[in-house]
Amino acid sequence: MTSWTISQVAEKSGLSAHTLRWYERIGLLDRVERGPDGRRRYSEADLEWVVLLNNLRTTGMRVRDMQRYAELVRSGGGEAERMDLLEQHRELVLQSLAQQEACLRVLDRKIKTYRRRQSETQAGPEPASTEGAAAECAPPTLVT
Amino acid sequence: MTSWTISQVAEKSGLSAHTLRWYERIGLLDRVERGPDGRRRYSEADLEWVVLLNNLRTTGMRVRDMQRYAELVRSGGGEAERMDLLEQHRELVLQSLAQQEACLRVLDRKIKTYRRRQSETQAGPEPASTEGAAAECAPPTLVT
DNA sequence: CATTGCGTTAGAGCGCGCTCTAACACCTAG
DNA sequence: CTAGGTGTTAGAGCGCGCTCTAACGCAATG
Repeated sequence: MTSWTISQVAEKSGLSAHTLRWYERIGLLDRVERGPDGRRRYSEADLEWVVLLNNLRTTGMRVRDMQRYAELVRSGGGEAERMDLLEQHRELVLQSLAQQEACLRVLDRKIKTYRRRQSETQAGPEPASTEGAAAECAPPTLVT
Repeated sequence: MTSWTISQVAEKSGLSAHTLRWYERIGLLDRVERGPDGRRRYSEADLEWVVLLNNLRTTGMRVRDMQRYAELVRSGGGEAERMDLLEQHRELVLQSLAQQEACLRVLDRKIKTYRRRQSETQAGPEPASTEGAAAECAPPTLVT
């Protein structure tokens, strides 16, 4: 088997068949080859490309930027430019990951604080419900 | 200064004034106190809550879920439930981070491969432009 | 033969999270 | 007294990324 149906590619890539067709329509994929019955037959290369697209999306690249990238690939040249695009994206992903990790740490602190208070409360009377005040935590964008 | 204007809170939290008003409208914040001129005066607690909201959003919590959380806080009780919600969210964030990191590693590999090929090309003739095939990389959802 | 299932197309629709607008109110500076 | 800046409200609008629909084709099955 050297080519795949759309539902096979959907399953393998995690994208829906709808999305695969849509990606093709908007130029993220070159026109995929059709069989004699008019149905798409994805090549191995198509599949790999789809998987790459999914990687880019999963890391938050915009569809518009994937289109630019696809356009560069399609036009054959501009390898350096393509790599710049990828590396630029890489930087953004790193930033975004760092940001999320920072926020996660803050949430962790909050959960811990809460759990601690909860066990104290278990041994004592009402915790005076000083809630609404809620978040004694470090900011993502820096507070005060 | 024990209270803040909307633009101050906007700057400190990273959310726009528009968004702050909208968050209040949809119940993510309790009604913020107004000064004699009808303008919002955010308390320290308000600010901290806004910052928490921003943390939750940054880590990808849906507005709908933040509303549920806010509702729990508003109703005073349900601390355990609240913590469950946070811990559940924590798990999702961890998953999402792992996924993104995996995709990032794949991109890194691709960039490296590309750069290697590029330097080879520099020393040799045309690289036979076997492109379009593009992505020889591991899948996010597992391939084949 | 009719049904079932999978595919095709172009285009409409949707959920999300803002973001902007219009019309108005107030305060301060020049 | 005007003009500018900052705020208020309710509601409309928007960009994104799908996701679904309608109408149809084709092949295999009972």
